Amino acid sequence: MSLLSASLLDWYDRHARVMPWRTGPQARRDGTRPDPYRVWLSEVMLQQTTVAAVRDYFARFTTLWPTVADLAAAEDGAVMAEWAGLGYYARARNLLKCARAVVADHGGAFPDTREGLLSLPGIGPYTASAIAAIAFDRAETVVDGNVERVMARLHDVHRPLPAAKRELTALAAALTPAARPGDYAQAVMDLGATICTPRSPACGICPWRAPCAARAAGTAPELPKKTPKKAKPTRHGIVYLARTPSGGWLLERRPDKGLLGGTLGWPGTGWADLAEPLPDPEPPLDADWRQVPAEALHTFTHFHLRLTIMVAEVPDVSGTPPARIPPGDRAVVPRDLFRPSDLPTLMRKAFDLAQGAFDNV
DNA sequence: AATTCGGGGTT
DNA sequence: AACCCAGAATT
Repeated sequence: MSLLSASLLDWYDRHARVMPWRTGPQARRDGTRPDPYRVWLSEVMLQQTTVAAVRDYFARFTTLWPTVADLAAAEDGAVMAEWAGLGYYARARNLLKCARAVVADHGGAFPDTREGLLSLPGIGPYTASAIAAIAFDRAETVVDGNVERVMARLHDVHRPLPAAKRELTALAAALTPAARPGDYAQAVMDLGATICTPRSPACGICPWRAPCAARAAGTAPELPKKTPKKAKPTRHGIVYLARTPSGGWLLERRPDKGLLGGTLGWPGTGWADLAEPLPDPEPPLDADWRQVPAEALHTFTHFHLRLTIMVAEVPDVSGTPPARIPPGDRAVVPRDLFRPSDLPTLMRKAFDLAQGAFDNV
C-alpha cells in the first residue's frame, strides 16, 4: 500500500462518521459485512443527491421492503410513491428493474463483481465500483464528484471536466490499495465531502496537505475546472386540478419515459418555451374552471417552469387507488387514499396552491 | 461528447 | 443566481 493511501486510511479511522446504512471499520474488525442490498439502495439514492435528503427515504424503504425480494415484489406505483420528492425518477424505475433482475436472474443475491453489477439497470461505473468495494471487499476504484475534485487538486489537473474524467479516473486507480478497498473508497469521498470541499477547502487540516500539488501551487480552490453550462430557458404550461364533492382528486400517471416519468401528477398541457406559441388549453373534462391567482414556480435541471393552475369541482365517480393508475392513464383518487407526499415536488407545489384557493372559497 | 434526467442546500 | 451533489442512460 502506498504511503498516500495509508495516511488517508489512518485519517479515516480517526475521523469517519459511519453512515446509518453502513458498517464501519469497527464492524469490519468484528467480521460483519455490509448488506449488499442496503449498500446498493443507499448508493442509488445518493446519486446526485445529498446525504441529508436521502436519510428519511432510506429508512422508509428499508422498513417497507427489508430485502431485495420484498422490493422486487412491490407494486410499481407503491415504489414511485415512496420515491416521490427525491428526484431523478428513472432511478426508481431502474431500482425495481434491478431488484427483479437480482431475484429472477441471480437467485436473489447481488453479483459480487464490478462487471456483474454493471450489467444491472441503474448501476453505472460509480455505483458498480462502490458496491463491489464496500459490500464485497473488491479493490475497485470509485470515482464520484468528490474523487474527481480530490484528484484534480492532488495532481493539479487543469484540464476541464468532463474531458478530464478519464485522466482523473486513472490517477484515482493508481492510489487504490488492495487492502480495505471499501474503507478507502469511503475515505476519499469523505475527504472530498468534509475537507477538500468545492469552495474554501480546509487545506490546513487535510491529511494530504503535504503531497497536494494544487495546495503548493495555490490553485486548489479553482479546481476542478469545468466546461461552462448553458443558461436555463423558462417554459410554462397549465395544470388542471379537479376535486369532487367528497374530496377526491383527478390524477394521472405520466408515461414511463421523459421528465417525471412514471410519477403521479395533474392533467395539463405540455410545457412550451416562452418564445413559442402557448400550448392549447385542453381541460381534462368539461367544468367551470377557475384560475388560481398564483403560479407554481419550479426549476428543473435544464429549464425553469411556471405553471398556471386551474381548479374546478367535478361530480363524484368511483375512485381508484393511486398505485393502480397505469402509466399514461388518469383516474379519480378518493380523499382517504390521496397522499400529497406521493407527488413529485412540482405537482405538490401546484396542489398546495390549489388547496389554498379552495379553502378561500 | 453532449444532453436529459429533480430537488434542495450552500455560497 | 450559480454551483454543488457518493451519476446513469440516451443520443
